[in-house]
Amino acid sequence: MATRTAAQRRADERGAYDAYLATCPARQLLDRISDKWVSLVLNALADGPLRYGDLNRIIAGVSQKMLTQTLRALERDGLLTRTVTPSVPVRVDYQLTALGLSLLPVMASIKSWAECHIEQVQTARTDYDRGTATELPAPGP
Amino acid sequence: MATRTAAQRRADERGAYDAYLATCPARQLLDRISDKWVSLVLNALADGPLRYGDLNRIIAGVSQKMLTQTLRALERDGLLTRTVTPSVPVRVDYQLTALGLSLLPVMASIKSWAECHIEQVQTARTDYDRGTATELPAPGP
DNA sequence: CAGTATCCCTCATGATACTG
DNA sequence: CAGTATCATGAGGGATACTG
Repeated sequence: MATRTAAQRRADERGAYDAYLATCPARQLLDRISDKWVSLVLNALADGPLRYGDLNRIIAGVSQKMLTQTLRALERDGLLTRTVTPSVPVRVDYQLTALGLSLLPVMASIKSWAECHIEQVQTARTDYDRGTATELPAPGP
Repeated sequence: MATRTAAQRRADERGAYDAYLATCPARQLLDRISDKWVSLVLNALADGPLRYGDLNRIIAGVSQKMLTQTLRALERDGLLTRTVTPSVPVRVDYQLTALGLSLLPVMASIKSWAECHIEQVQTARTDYDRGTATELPAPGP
């Protein structure tokens, strides 16, 4: 019998690919910014620092868990700073770093493409969903 | 009693936000391109059309299911075309449309930022993971 | 105020098997 | 060759309750 099934082969290929992707800079960035809450947080902080509660209100539907998790991830990546003021009650401010700010133009370019072309995409979707009927002669009953 | 609990309030806010996000062009685009296989497919097709089997080989770890699903989604969005040649055996070619091609520069800008700054991000991560020890005087035993 | 801890549940992904 | 169909799983995300 074969020492290696097709399934095993594929699994190996997947492993190698995953390893490659894990170290791919573009992949890492995409994984970060494509997170729903990340983009919203970056946007909210674009105009200046905000407190935890502010973010919680501005980003309407976010749960505490996801907000905290998102902020921690961004802090870890050096995209924002977390400043604790040990008053009573405690106050915590979040602010974009230079690195975080440098990301905003990238987000803007994404937004720009989207706003210019999303209509074409939506039209394409509608056409596609209407079925391939357009390229077929109407089938008779 | 309150006609609306805090939980209900939050749920409503979430609903409204979700609805907003669902129609936000930038969000839609991010959701598309951030998909692991989508970016790989777009990249693979950047240099010209390829057959299903080619894509399956080039994008090493992809399963048939995910490849087909990805290609269908991109076709639906008008980002690529699917051309069936009814020979025996059948032959199917995938090719980026003008719309799909116009997306490549956006991907490039993402890649560019990542390659320029990912090192800073990784340094930040290492520092963060080392603990906040750097900003605290070494705690004595 | 700004979190942490816990449970729960859905949905996306992948492996496998079958087909025109 | 180029898919479709079906099933299993596991990670992500939300609701809820508790705390310094």
